[in-house]
Amino acid sequence: MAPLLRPTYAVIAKTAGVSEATVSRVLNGDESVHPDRAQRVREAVEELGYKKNRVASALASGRTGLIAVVIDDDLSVFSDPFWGTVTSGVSRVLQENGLHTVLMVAPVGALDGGVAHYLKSGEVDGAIFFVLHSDILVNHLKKQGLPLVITGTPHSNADIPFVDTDNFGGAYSATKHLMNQGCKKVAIITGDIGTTAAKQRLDGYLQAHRESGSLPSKSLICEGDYSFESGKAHAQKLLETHPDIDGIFASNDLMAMGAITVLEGAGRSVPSQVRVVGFDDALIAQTSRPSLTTVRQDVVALGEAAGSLMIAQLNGQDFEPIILPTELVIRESA
Amino acid sequence: MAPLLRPTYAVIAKTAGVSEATVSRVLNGDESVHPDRAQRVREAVEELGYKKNRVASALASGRTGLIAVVIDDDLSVFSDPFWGTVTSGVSRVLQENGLHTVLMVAPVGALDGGVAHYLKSGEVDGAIFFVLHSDILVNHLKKQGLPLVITGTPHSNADIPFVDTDNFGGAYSATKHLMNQGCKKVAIITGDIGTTAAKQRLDGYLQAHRESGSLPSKSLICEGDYSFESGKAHAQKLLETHPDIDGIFASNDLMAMGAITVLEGAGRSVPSQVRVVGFDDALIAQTSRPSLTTVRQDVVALGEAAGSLMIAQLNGQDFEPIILPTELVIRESA
DNA sequence: ACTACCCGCGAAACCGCTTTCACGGAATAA
DNA sequence: TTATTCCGTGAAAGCGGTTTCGCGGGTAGT
Repeated sequence: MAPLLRPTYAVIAKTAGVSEATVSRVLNGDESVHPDRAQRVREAVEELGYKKNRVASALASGRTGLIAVVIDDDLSVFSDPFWGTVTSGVSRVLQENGLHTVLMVAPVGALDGGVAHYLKSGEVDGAIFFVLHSDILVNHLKKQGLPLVITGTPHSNADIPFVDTDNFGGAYSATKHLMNQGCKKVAIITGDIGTTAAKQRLDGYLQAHRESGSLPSKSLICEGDYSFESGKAHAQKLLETHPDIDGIFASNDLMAMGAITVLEGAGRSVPSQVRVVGFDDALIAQTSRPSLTTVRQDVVALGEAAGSLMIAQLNGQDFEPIILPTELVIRESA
Repeated sequence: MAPLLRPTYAVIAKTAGVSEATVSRVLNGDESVHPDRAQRVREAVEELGYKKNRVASALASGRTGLIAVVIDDDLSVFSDPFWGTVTSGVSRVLQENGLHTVLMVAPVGALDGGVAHYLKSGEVDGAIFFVLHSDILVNHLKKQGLPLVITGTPHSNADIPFVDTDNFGGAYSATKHLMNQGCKKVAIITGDIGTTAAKQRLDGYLQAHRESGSLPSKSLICEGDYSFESGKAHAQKLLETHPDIDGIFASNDLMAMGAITVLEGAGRSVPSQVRVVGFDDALIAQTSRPSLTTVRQDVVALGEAAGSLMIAQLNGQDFEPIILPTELVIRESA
């Protein structure tokens, strides 16, 4: 589409009385242009209301100004407000740096899927991944030199820049809090154990036990999948296997809510008989009754960190993984 | 970045023994190429693992293959799972049609903001708007011939293609349901009245009253803003001004939850003393206790509809506004 | 004063694909 | 058979920037 005729370098060059090369230099911050001529160019740009054509620029320079945000999953993940929030954080930081966010919600399959092709085809200057189930594609892209950032911790230890919440620390303090409140038998409902976050939270839970000298029995460790339903199912099971349970740490708020629903349905009061802690500090943690004690992670900051890490890479700056701190928010449930 | 040398038309043309023009024709579905040569080209493409450079293609053709999704607001809106879900629906449809989604989360100010510039600069083939507070920019862009779709109903009646949920109908049936359950005094807590959706839901509420021959008093109409807090605040106020209130229709689930929290805090049981209906059928509607009777809207479908409408426009097909039906989901709260 | 550099700047090639234009030959019309 | 149209096709001109290359003049070195 060619809505309105926009001026090109040719016009700018003519009205400023310089060559197109000089226009390009000025517009790209090349210092070597004489201030006077640079000024003339700027005035021409201003006067003509010139805006650079990013597509032409991209073709010539090889830089598209586009960063892909890849969500490795189907629709269900994105309906989780969590990712929407992260994305908006990313988007804002990129926008401030003159870059744009291309959103790709799709199962990131093998190396030959559509997403893979798109990323490999040089149409984006970098890619930020969410929710990785596997590192193959990422490692492959890294070899090709595409700047990458992973939100969450990668599975392999290939040194790919990533940002993450301190899952371990958050889970540790949540579990510790339950113990400090007097809980003797604290169970965990993990998230999808295929994700590193779920594993780290489990590790935090285990570490807290280790320190207290009492390792939890296997049956207190329930493998959930972050869904409300799995929270319910595992709480149900726990009530049967461990009638004397008095603490549950759920790897996210939704499962915590599910657990509470079941507990109260079974006549156990929360928190007086069973204490429950969640993770995320999602909206529901505040609005539910009893309101949920949970581990807060700063989701917007996570997105912003991912964006910043990408910018740093593109600028060739130094960078290293960013781990964001968590905060235990104590409410009614524990 | 130039990760790996990718073949160009020049290479394809040579190995297939045809001209670049022919390669282009084949790759763009021009029927006028002789089947044999077309076949040769396809084989060469296959053999060389060729992928078209979209940037070069965009420059030459003027079509970028990018559709902007503009969320007219700051971060807070996107943290609402609603928009994340809509976006993923859009994204999927576009992707199926070889287009990509460029996400822009920013206050869409005047005609000269960053977003405005980007959209006007021809770097996207179309734009889909969410949450419009004003139609000025949209009308401006429309004049420039940029294909647009609005998610939600536009304020002005300029014939811009839009998709929306049947807010009126949904609110009407929610209110009617409350009346049918025996409620004599039904209040409404509206959403941000600056949005058309909030207005339409109010209209549905009013229409239900009109039909029953009993117009609600002004003080039963509370102007909220879709937040949990505003739900609480208005419920509080209603309890004071109308102690005998027995029904509340909230314009979204979050406010409904807020209202229920206050009602129960004040010793009114839901639904036996006060019935409450929400709107959206968000996750919390299912997980809360009492679970929420609400008006379900199909959010993913909304996004998909917006995407489809955009595709239709780009293809020059006929299209008209799409209004998606709602469904009253009866749970415990009413 | 003469050669050696350096610097600012314009000419022109180039990025990879699209599209117009015109040509040669086959098909159709006269 | 000759004139006319149609068709498939390639050459080449863009699309609008970026970047290399080299020139001319000024500065510095000896």
